[in-house]
Amino acid sequence: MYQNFLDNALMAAKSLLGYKLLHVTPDGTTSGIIVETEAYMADDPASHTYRGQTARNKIMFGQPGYAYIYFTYGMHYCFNVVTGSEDHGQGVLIRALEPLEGIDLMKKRRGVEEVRNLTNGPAKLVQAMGITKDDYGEYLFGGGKLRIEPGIKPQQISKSGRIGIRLAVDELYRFYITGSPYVSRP
DNA sequence: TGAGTGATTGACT
DNA sequence: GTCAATCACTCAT
Repeated sequence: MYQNFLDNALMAAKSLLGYKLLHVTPDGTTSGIIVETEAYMADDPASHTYRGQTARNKIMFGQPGYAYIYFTYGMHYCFNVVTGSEDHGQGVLIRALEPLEGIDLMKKRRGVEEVRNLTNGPAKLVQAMGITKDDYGEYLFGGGKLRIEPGIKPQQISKSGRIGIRLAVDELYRFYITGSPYVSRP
């Protein structure tokens, strides 16, 4: 039922804004509204899939709607939603959330008190939600422990160049909810 | 602004 | 098989 906008990473990046990301763990349940995303296309020099399929990114070449989680900079995980039909290698990076449920648990996991600093960055939200590489390949639109559900309807969406990468930063592949205090950068 | 950190990758024996 | 460059980040200066 969500497959329509998962056909294309750009559409998915835009459409996922306002959706709720929910993670059920033994410690408790955390959830948040997606307020910032980035699209990664198959022919994108900045994408992990640009140089073709590897052991790490093979989930990106599979069915859309699955979780692609990767480890980088020696200490950070990031969370992506796979999009595009099979063999396309597209995905959407979730860059920021607005915390909803389990805020105390997020504070405990992150070790900070300010709610605004819990999830305003791709690696931060992964830590706050308790997402690990064990969640790699989870289907997000079923009833799994890690899932995406309909949330709010964004008032206004902005787009901009991407952040934190070296290549193709001029492409307007970053989307965020205008005015949200929880985006990683205004 | 820059150091820290380790998995991943591609170029080499 | 080994080795070094790279990396879609964060936090403390």
